[in-house]
Amino acid sequence: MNKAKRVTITDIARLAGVSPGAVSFALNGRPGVSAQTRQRILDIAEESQWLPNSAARALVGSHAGVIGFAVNRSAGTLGAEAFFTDLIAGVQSALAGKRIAMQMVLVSSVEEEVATYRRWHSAKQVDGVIVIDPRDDDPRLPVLRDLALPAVVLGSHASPEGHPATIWLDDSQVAHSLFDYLGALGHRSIAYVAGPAEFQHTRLRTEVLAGLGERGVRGEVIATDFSPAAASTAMRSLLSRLERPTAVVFDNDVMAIAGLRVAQEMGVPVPKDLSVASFDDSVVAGLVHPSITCITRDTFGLGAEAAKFLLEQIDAPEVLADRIGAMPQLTVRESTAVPR
Amino acid sequence: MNKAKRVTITDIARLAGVSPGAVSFALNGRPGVSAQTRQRILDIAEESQWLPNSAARALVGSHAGVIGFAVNRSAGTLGAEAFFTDLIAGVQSALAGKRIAMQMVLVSSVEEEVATYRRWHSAKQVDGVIVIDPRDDDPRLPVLRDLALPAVVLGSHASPEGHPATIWLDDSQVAHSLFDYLGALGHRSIAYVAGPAEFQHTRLRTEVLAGLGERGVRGEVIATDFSPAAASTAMRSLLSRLERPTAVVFDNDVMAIAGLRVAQEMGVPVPKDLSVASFDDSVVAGLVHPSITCITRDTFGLGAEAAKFLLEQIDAPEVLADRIGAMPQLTVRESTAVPR
DNA sequence: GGATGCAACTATAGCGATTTAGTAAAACGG
DNA sequence: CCGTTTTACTAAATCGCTATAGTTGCATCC
Repeated sequence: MNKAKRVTITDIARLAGVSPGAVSFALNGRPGVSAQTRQRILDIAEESQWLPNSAARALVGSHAGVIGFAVNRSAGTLGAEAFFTDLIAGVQSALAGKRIAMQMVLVSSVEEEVATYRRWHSAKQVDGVIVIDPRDDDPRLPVLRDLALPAVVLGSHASPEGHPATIWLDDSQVAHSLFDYLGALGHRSIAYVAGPAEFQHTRLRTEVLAGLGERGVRGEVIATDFSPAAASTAMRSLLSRLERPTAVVFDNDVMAIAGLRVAQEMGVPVPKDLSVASFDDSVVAGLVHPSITCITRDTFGLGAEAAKFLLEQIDAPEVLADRIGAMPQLTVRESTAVPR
Repeated sequence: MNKAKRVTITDIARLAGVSPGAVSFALNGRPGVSAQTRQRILDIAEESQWLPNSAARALVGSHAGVIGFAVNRSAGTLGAEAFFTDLIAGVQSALAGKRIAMQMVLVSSVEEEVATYRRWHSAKQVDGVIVIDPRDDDPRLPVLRDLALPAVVLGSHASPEGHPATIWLDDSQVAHSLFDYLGALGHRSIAYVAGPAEFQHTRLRTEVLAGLGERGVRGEVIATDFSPAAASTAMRSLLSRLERPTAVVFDNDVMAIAGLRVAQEMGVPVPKDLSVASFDDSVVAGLVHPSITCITRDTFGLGAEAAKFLLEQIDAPEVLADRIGAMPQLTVRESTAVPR
C-alpha cells in the first residue's frame, strides 16, 4: 500500500557522486576513500536515513547481525523459572545500542537443538550462539566445533577441549557454600530435591552433598523434573517420615516455595523445625514468608557477559580462552536456622 | 577451520541435471516442472541436506522468516513478570515446526521502539511484529501502518482504525469480574495498587473501580511503577491508616506477594482482616501461603494465538479483522474472604 | 499442414551489499 | 624528469535465490 521506498547504498552513491563501492568503504570505515569524501558520504547516509540491509550483508558473507539462543525446555517450564528472563534481559542489555538482535527458539530435544544450529549456520542466519545446560559428553559441542560456529557455553567447568569458549563458574564451590553453611548451623540430615540427573550441576551438587558424609552429615537426593508439583510430592514424603531431615535444599526457587507450602500445610514450622533453602534466587524468594535462603547468582550479569564474550568471539579470528563468571553468593534469609 | 561447505540450489541443479531456476520452482511447489522432475529434485535436496539460505531469500523480497518482538521494559523489570516468558513461550509454541524464528530486542522508550520497527522494516529483517502495551494515542500504530509492516497488537479494545490488526480482550469485563466478586463478598473499601497510568488497562480498571461507587463501594487507586518495592510501600501506607481498606488488589502477582508479606509483618491476618488479589496470575501465586486470588489469563495461549494471527497476516494481502482473545477467568484462592 | 497452444525447461536479470581487480592521477625519489 | 609507488577511486564479479522472458518440443485443431 505505502511505497516507503528503502534507501540503498546505490542511492547514496548517486547522491554523493561516487560509486557504490566507495560508499561501502566509507560506511565501513575502511581505507579507499579520502577523509573528505568519507565524511560527505557519512553525512548523506545519515541524512537520507540509510540503514544497512542485513540480508544483503549476510549474503555476501559478513555478519548477519544476529545471535541465536536455542532453549531446550518445554514451553511450560520456561515461564516457571526466572532464570531465562533474567539471562535474556542480561543478553539484551549487552546488545542494546549495538545493531545486534537476539533470535530465540524453543526446541524440545538435543537433536532438534543441533539441527537448529545446523540450519542457522547453513542459512547464515546467526553469527554465533549461546549454549546453556551443558551435559557430560554433550553432543552439541562437537557439532559447533565442526561448523566453526562461534559459541559461548554457560557451564560449570572449563570446556573439555578448550572449544567452544566457555564461561563457567565452579558449581561445586557453589554447592559447598550452601551445604557447608547448613552443616555449620548443625544440620546432620539434609535432603536435596534436585532436577534431572543428566545436568552437570545436579551431579556436582550431589557429589558435594555426598562428600559431607565424612563430616557426619547424612545427605539424600530426590530427582525431579523441576516442577513445583514434583517438589511438593517430594516434600510431603520427606516430612511424613519418622526421621525427618532437618534441612531441605531445592534446585530452584519455585520448587522451594512449593516445598515451603507443604511444610506449612503439615504444620512444620520453618525455620524452627525445618530449614529450607534454594540453589536459585528470584525476587519472589525474598518476598514470601518466611523469605528463602538462596544462592544468589547474577544471572543478568551472566547474560550480559555471555553476550559480550560472544561478540568478541565473533570478531576474533581464533577461539578465545575460557572465562570464569562471577561467583554466586549465599543470601541468608529467614528460612534457615539452627536445627532443634 | 572446517570447510563444511554449504550446499546451494546450484549444487542441486547440477546434481539433477537441470537449471537452478527449475530447482527453485520444484522446491517452492510452483508450476514449471514435471511431477517426475520435481520429485527427483526434492529427493536430491533432501539427500544432500540442502537448506534455504534465508539471507538470499530475504534479499529477493520474499519472507525473512523472522517475526520481531520489541519489548519496552527495563531489563530489570522483565524478569519480575512471568507474563513475558509465558507470552514468548506461547509464541514459540506456534512457531515450532515452521521455519520461523522470533527476534527479540529490549528498548527503553517508545521512540526507540518505533526506530526499531523502522530499522527492521528497512532492512527487511522481520516479516511482522507483535506489539504489546497499547496506549491511548499510541505513536507506534501510525508508523506500522505507514510502513505497511504486518503487526498484531495485544490490547484491551479493538484497534481504532481497524489497523494494525488487534487481538483484544475486554479489560473492563476482566476488571468487573474481580471487583464485582470482592463487592459481592461484602467489601466496601477497596484499594487498587496499579501500574503506570498511561497503560490502557490501568485506566480501564480504574474506571471500573470508580463505577462501583454507585453501589456503595469506596475505591482508591495508587499508581506505582510495577516494582515490588513500590507495592510494599503502598501496602504499608494503606495498612497504617485508621480506616483500612478491607481488600487490596494488585496489578500483578509479584506486587501482590510483596503486599502479602507486608500484611504478615504488620500482623494483619489475610484473608480474615484483609483480602488480597491480583490481576495477574503465575505458578507462584498459587503456591504461596495463603495462595492468592487472581485473574488467570492464558498468556501462553495468547502468545500462541498472536503468533498464528501474525503469520496469517503476513500471508494475507489485506489487513485481517480484529479478534477477541480468550476471556481471563477469576481464580479464587485463599487470600480473599468475606470482610469482618 | 500451418497456426496455435501448452508444458517443461533454460537463460538471465536482478535484490543490496562486499570485495577484488583495474585505472587514472598525484606523490615521491633519485 | 622519468619510473615507481601510493592514493582514491571505479568497474565488475559475487553471494544464493527468485522471477521473468525466452526457447524448445510436442500435441492440438480447424
